[in-house]
Amino acid sequence: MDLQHALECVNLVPLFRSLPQAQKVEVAKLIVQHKYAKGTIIYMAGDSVGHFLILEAGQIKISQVAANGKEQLLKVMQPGDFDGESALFNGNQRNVTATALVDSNICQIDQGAFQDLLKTSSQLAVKLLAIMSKQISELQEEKTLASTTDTTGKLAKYLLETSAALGDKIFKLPLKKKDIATYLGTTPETISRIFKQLTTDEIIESSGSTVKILDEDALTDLV
Amino acid sequence: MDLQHALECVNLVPLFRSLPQAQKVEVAKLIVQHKYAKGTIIYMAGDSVGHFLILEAGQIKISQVAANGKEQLLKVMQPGDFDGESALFNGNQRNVTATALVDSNICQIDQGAFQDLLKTSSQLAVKLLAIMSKQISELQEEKTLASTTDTTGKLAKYLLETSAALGDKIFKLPLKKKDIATYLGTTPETISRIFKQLTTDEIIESSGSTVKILDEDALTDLV
DNA sequence: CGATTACTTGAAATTAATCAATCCACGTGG
DNA sequence: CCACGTGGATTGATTAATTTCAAGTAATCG
Repeated sequence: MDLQHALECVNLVPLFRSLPQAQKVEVAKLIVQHKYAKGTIIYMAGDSVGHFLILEAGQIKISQVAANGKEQLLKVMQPGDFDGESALFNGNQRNVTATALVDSNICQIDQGAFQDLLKTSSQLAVKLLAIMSKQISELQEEKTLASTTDTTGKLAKYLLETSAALGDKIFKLPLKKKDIATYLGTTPETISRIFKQLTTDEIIESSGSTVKILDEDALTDLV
Repeated sequence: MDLQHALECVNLVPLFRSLPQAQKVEVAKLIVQHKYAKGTIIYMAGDSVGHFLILEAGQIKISQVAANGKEQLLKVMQPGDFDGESALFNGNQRNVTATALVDSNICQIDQGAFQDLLKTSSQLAVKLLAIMSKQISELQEEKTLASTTDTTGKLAKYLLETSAALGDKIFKLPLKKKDIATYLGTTPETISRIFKQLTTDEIIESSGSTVKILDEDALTDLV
């Protein structure tokens, strides 16, 4: 394993970034890297994942099959995101499925090794707690938003977030519109109509999967 | 402070329950107890809370004022629940408000002391991480549900959860129906109509704030 | 190039919010 | 002890938003 490359992965993750250099190297030594081609299933519901997973490059779709048999998209991991649950629940089976949306690189750390690391470094543990705590309040907020705002607001928020995550006002949608629809709990038809409306309102421009945000403030007001 | 009483609080919280006795005593020594009368505001949005808060007895309403000026109920803390965020975000202002719904007892631990505790006890930190990780997946699921299912499904889930939390198929609603409405992101009128429908369908019986679940399976099917 | 899948558009049907009027329960003060 | 007032709950009628159904068009992949 290429230690230099592993260190890049360590530096990518906010969780590890504030660690002293020596400790980063310790972490890097534990990392095993994997590449997954577009479309590959990384783990499935029912698997017990024994690794702490960090997405180095690419995009990973986390989804679940709902009671009605439809696929429910839960989230899309971006580079730097990690899957903490897989590292913290010993032996428990996952109830979600992870699929590589595009060619992706993953850094993984063995569960036991990661837990040992946490025991050694209280700084790391506290940092991880802070990140997870933040995730909790974000999810809390998103949950509220999901039941409060209308579909236009949800799509507006999605576009703003995606733009922010990709760091550009012009971007390609990482998901097919029908997937955005299930992600936002609506239908492709509604998404299509809202895109049309936002375009005629000159808030966005869009052709195919390319979107350009023209009026960020207007979009923010819709949330 | 009554150490014995503090120990009861420690034993109440799943987070601390698996600690060795000696360490429980250490935790108990850090606890300061407070009583809040029904209706008291424990902290408000804008406050910076410097304590790790554990609800020993009573119920605490966590709410937020939405952009439209309406109060949005985020959750109701039950005995044994804790507010981790208040302990992990140094100095940051809270954006939610906590109100005692009924007379409540709270055990609090100073933020610094709690963080020191985490640094000392990796066991505690890992345990806390596991709990928060579980909360994250639950919230993830709730968020999905919020945008997927119809209002009947949301109320069905709420009733099932409340019944489970209170450990009885016959129970008194801990919230006013109008609060249940904002919690579920709907209106009192809709809640009223669904209660009526569930009653005529003989899935529940209800009078005033008392609810009896007659057909749990039917209720589950609605989710 | 053909077939499958995604996207768009329109019309009808459904769900829930809003508006408006009572009804009911409870606590207060007379 | 009772009348009154207030806030909560219910009910009906109306309106708005979104889903569903149906059809057709565009894009993609082998």
